[in-house]
Amino acid sequence: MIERSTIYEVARRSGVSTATVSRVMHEGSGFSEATRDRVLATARELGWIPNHSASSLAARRTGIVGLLFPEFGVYDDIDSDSPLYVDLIIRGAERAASAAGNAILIAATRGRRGLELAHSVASKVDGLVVLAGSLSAAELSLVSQRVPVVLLAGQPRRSRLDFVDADNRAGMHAVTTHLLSTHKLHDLAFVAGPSRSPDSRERFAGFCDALTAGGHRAQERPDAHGAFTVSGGASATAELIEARSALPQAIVYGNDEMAIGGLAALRARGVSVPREVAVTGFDDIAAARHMHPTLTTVRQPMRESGETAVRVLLERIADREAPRRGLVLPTEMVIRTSCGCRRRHQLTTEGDR
Amino acid sequence: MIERSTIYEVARRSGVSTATVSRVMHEGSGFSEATRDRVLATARELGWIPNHSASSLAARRTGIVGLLFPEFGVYDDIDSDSPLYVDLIIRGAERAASAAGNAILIAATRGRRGLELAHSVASKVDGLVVLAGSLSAAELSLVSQRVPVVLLAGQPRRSRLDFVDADNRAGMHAVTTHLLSTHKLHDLAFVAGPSRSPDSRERFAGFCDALTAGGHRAQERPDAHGAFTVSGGASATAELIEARSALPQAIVYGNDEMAIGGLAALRARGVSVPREVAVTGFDDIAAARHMHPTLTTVRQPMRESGETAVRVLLERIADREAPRRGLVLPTEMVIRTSCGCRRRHQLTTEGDR
DNA sequence: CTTACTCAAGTAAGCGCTTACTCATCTCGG
DNA sequence: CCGAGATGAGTAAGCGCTTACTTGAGTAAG
Repeated sequence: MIERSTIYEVARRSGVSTATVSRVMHEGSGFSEATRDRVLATARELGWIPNHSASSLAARRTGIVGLLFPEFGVYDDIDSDSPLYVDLIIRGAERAASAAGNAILIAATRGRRGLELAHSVASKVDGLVVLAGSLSAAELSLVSQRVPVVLLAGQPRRSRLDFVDADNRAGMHAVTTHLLSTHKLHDLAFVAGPSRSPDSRERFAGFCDALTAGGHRAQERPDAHGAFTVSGGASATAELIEARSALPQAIVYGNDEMAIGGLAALRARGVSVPREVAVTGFDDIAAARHMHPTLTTVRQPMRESGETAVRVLLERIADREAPRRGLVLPTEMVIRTSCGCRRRHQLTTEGDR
Repeated sequence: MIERSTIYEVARRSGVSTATVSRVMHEGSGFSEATRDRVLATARELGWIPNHSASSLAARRTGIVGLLFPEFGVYDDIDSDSPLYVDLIIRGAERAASAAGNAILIAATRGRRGLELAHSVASKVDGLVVLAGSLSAAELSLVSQRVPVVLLAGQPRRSRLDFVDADNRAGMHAVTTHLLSTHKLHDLAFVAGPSRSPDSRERFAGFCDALTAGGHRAQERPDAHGAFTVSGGASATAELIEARSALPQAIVYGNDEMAIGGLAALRARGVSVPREVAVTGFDDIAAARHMHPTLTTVRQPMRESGETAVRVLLERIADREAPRRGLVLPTEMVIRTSCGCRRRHQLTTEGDR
């Protein structure tokens, strides 16, 4: 639009070289106060703002970090009312980036163009936070050769990438122990998400840990599997019930959506929750507190994950030789009524809304 | 990380000039198929990906669009469970940008650094979508001299900016007419948001339109004002009730949060909704359908706004001389039970969840 | 056999910064 | 008074692309 001025013009008008202007703009040293003031004044006067492409070309850094996540649409049909996982992560990431003076570029990997997109984004940023599920392991490794990458919400299987994850295992351990100890239940069934999902596996592992720790024998494998969705939960529950002669005392679901589907399936069969069967979920989506009964579940620190991932990434960018970091963020059990508790209270640091 | 190859190396290895490589990469013309294949092959072989800073410096375009919005935190205390307005807009914007092969940079204007941030983002992108409320009119005009800007969810008062807005007025008109015609109510009170808010004003105007069209006299000004929050709605309602000898037949709120606060205030006074007073909101936040009674309200096409704004912006970038565009997207009334309707149904194109 | 195009491709001048070097002064201890 | 540092500032070579302009060969028309 407007005729933009360049560093040359600023330099000329303030009677210094471009090097000095550049130094002043970067708050470096090697100039007097008088010079600084003069340069700043003419810059302001001209309305000059350094061209970002030029400076990032010369300095080899862009001051932008990228965030890659799976297509939004994947979640759309699940619960478009809850702030999606990615929404919260984006908010956290934006906050952390902004606090460090960086900008954030976001991109959803949709369909097959994952790697292409990743490269395209990678060429625009200093580093990438990749939400697990956006890229295959092979793609991840390719991209990470090009630019620093932090994996979010998953743990890299073989690569040496930095990662930030939530403590799925401990969260499920806590909720299982609650059923075992507080409610004195012992016949617990586990309805898992997709068997390839690392989250699902970790959660099942936490469930088993708790059983073992409580002196019970843990099952070899989950009692049923399904997609991490409402309908996945409903059909897995139907399957579970048919496969057993009697109802379990509790059904522990791999996530909230499945638990919601399970609740519907149980209701359809005239089973009362929590009187006949206790139910728990995982994630603490918005709907969890609007259900009847309200859902006992585990909350993940989603926004915090986003912030942390960006911080880890920025540290990695600053020092590529630093030791690798893998952070596991704590989760919090949220006790409501589906587990059999009467009062709504929770073991968290925040109030229940 | 890895030693990156440059266009020079690709050119040398495939025995052509850099100009040809560049042409091939941009799918231009002026080269034979054989040459194209050769170039593409060596590029792949070398794992070469054009440096984005260099190409945007040379071509004067970045292929990135920016999205500026007010600080997330502003909304945090309102209803962190509903997907925030900005979340949906971000999703829409990302989708539209990605569909056009552009990337999207997001930034929240927090505190006083609005203009500074805007300039910083502006220097990294080809154009900016600015969510109303992120920048003052003066800042907006400054930034728009530098880079194309589309205002989202608001209409520029004096500038000639392109904008995309939702039809607040028609939405409120519809819901008011519903109270007037379907429910045969005539004594309606209006509880508005902040008086400087353009949205609030438009909504009040729609309310007045409907009254007038229905043969009633519209009030000069809203019956009460408050912040667009739950507590704002509660106190405005208290105020309203105290100022009147009798309850109105209906209270039309400027948005859902206020209506929720109003519902609580009415309940606290033992007023039954909708039996004694009908209530309506605006926005259709997630909580609206979980309330008792469920809230009759108006839905805004938030995601679509984000998409449209980016599309308008891209068109503006492509043709700076094109006539100015101002789009007003339709809103949809969502009838639930707080207005007095028994059945939950709605006048929308989507199903009610 | 010219003339006039068309087509494939090359030349090289930027784009607007950053920064390694270099240089001229100035300061100050010995 | 001299030499060693410090300090303030300039020189100029990139950074890795894009693109206006040019070139030369092939080709159709006259």
